[in-house]
Amino acid sequence: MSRYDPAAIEPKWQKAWEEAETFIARRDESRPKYYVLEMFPYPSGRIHMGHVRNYTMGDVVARYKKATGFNVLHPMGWDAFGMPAENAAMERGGHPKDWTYSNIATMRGQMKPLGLSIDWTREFATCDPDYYGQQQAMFIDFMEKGLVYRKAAVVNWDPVDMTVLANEQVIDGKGWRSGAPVERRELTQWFFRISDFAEELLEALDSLDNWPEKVKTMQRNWIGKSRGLQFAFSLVNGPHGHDRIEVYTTRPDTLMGASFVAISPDHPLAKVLERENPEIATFNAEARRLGTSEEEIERAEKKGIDTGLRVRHPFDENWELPVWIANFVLMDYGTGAIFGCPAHDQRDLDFARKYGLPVIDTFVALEGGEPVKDAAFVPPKTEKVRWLKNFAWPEIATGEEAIEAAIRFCEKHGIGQGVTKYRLRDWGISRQRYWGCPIPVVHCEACGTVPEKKENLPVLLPDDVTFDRPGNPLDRHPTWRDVPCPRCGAPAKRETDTMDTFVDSSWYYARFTNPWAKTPTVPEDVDYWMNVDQYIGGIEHAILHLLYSRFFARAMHICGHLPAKSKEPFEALFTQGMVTHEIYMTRDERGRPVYHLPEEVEKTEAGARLKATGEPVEVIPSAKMSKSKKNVVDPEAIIAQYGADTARWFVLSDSPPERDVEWTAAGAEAAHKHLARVHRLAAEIAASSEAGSPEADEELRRAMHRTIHDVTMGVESFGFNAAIARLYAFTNTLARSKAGAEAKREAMRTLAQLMAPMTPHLAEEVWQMLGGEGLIAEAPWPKADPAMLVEDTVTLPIQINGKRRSEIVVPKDLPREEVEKRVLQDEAVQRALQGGAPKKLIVVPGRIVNVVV
RNA sequence: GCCCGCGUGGUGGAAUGGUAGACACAGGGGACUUAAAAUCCCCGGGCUUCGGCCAUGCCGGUUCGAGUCCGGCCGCGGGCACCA
Repeated sequence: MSRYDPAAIEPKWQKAWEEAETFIARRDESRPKYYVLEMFPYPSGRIHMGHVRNYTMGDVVARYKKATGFNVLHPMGWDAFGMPAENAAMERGGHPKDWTYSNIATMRGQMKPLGLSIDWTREFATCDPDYYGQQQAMFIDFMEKGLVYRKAAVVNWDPVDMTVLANEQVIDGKGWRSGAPVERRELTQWFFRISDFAEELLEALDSLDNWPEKVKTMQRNWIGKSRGLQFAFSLVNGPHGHDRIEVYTTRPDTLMGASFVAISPDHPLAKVLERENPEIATFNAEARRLGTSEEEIERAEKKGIDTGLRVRHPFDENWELPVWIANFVLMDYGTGAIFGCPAHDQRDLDFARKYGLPVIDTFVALEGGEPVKDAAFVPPKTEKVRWLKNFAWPEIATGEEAIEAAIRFCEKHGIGQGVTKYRLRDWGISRQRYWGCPIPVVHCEACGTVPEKKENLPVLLPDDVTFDRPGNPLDRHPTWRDVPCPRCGAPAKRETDTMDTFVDSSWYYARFTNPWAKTPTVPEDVDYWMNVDQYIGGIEHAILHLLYSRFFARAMHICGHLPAKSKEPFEALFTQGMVTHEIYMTRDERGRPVYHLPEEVEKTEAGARLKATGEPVEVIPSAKMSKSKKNVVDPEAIIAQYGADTARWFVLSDSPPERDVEWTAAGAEAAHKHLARVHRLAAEIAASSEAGSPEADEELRRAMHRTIHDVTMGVESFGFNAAIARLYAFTNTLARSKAGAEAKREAMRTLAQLMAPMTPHLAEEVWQMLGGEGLIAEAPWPKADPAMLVEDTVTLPIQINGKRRSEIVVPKDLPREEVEKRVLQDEAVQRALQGGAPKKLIVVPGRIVNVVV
């Protein structure tokens, strides 16, 4: 009898699938299609367990759907542009292109042994000129449709390295390499008009029935629709040209509680004032050191400076409010100016207490009604409160009612307008970097910004660049920028900004339907293959990637690259949990963190230390595996030791797919043992000719159909771990069964089929051992016979006052009165009743009985 | 700080508002063996006066019945627009 030998089995069946072209997707209008897509990986260098988990889940769905009769598309590609390639070039020399393609080759080589049912003929990388050339063509289409524009926007500027920094490169307000305090700098940049679609993107969320509610909630909050009042305070003593401050508020009902006006340090008025007033200049400069990230700004200590300017309250000429500059007011949201109502906003209250500004209660709770002290009074807007400063509604009213009344009042008196605003901002896609898709635009002195001619696409990235100094090599390239204007032919300059890599990942799903087309998409292929029926990826992409993709699909539709049905390109979304791991950190001589891979660290009783130097290592609790933190586990060793099926089985079995899983090597051994047991059992059954009793045969068949049912439900609902638990149980049943050889062979073949999506190589092997016809990968999914699922009797637990005390076994369809009778005869019930009658007797048919005494 | 999640034995986890701990891991005991490995079988939430009692992060609520629903805390994780 041969032993389970994955090293022999797995390559054999992978070759068989390849020769049979089992997973090559071909358009076939006569069959229903199913498009399974996992978020494609960034080619960081090695695959990690998160990838294995992600792609195995997708593979289970793809193989299952194929078995149930669908024509499946399951492609793979690479999200290949981005910062790490340039960082690698700066750190180690070499070219981002070589680094990227070599990583792709390595990772493809690591992925192929997993035996994924991927159509590799469709593989592409977003840095392939073929792909980004089509992206440039679409950019030009977007320009024509008015979906693109330029405006000034702030970036993090490193004044020493003279370069733009990503938010992640700003650490405590300093550049990660130079250590210099970061400044905000304005640059003219390219934007997509996603905010024009805010309402549509919000409303359409309701139609995404197969998306997780939490993702839709996050997107709703991100879009941030609000109703409020826009109005202006008139300035009493404004500088020349500034006689008013435009303000937006969602709480106009609290206008009588206003105690100050605060403007952003980036507000035009703040910029005028800083020219005259050194203190204000210092304050603003300090505020701008926070960089551009909202998180940084919100978490910083709330500070302000009194400008000395005063505004008039719109309701009262004689009521003057001070104007402050505050570091927490964002220029990007609303008008960049607010009024503060400390009684009903905690942040405003903290600010008022800090700077001795008045706190004016405008409403109090119906009961109690204490004036505000240290905690702002912020009840839900739907709660009725007692108003002390109502101006257009009754004394007792909800916030909602008061807001609407306040807006109507202000509109009627010409004070302001009710407006709807969205938090969602336009999508800035300019990056001052080399390794990205060049924006296909030429700047001409006579013609302005002119799109490149489509026949000149792709605008290729030049290969002859160096990364020996910071900044964008495209800017300093001697010749690349010099091109004739596509319109007038005069000497002109190319745009040197490249696109945000989120653009690349916003349409790759559509490109997979025909990756080699000479246009971005081909109508017949997108019509047939779109939409993605099941999209699978990390929850960390819940907002940006998914929202951008939803916008991009709409923009592609407007330009004729996608049909109307694809405006929402992902029919169903599943967000898997992350694979987490501890982080190992030391610090360099300047105190900056240095991260280490798990294999570089050894853990002893005295603590963790570096294997190479013995230097103590700080262990930070588990977090998402990320290349920057280096807390990644390499699955290659697991695959080499146990085989791909063990790795696949293990990542699916131990944890529910949507939950995070902390990687641990323990347990892989157990998974392997189980697969070896299945193999051994199959061999025994294949060689057996024992006769069994009809009762044992029947019992095994019932268990088999129950398992088919449960596993099918599990796979359909992403309950992979539960499905695997059922498979464990059925293996135990089968191993102990006294059924005859024929019944066991049938059960074993079925077990192989049910395991095939998870452990496809072993399943093929077992299938072959038991005389299964053809490839199991091509075999139809087993069907549970409903008649075999019905049980004749049920066990009813009996609760007394909600606690389980006993149970009775009754025929399935026993009438309620009869059940009640038998319950009352039960020993435990009689003891509890002590001769009395129950207060209440609840019978949930087929489930439970509760006796209330 | 703001938005969104999650929290169950020693461990990973199971449980349409209906028997809390399925299925595994680790552990304990046994069988087989000269022995070991491998394999197979059995036992494992805590306390108990053996009647029961206490247990799903903590505190309250709704319900005949709450891990599940509601409110408030605590802890952890994800996102916060230039990481992907």
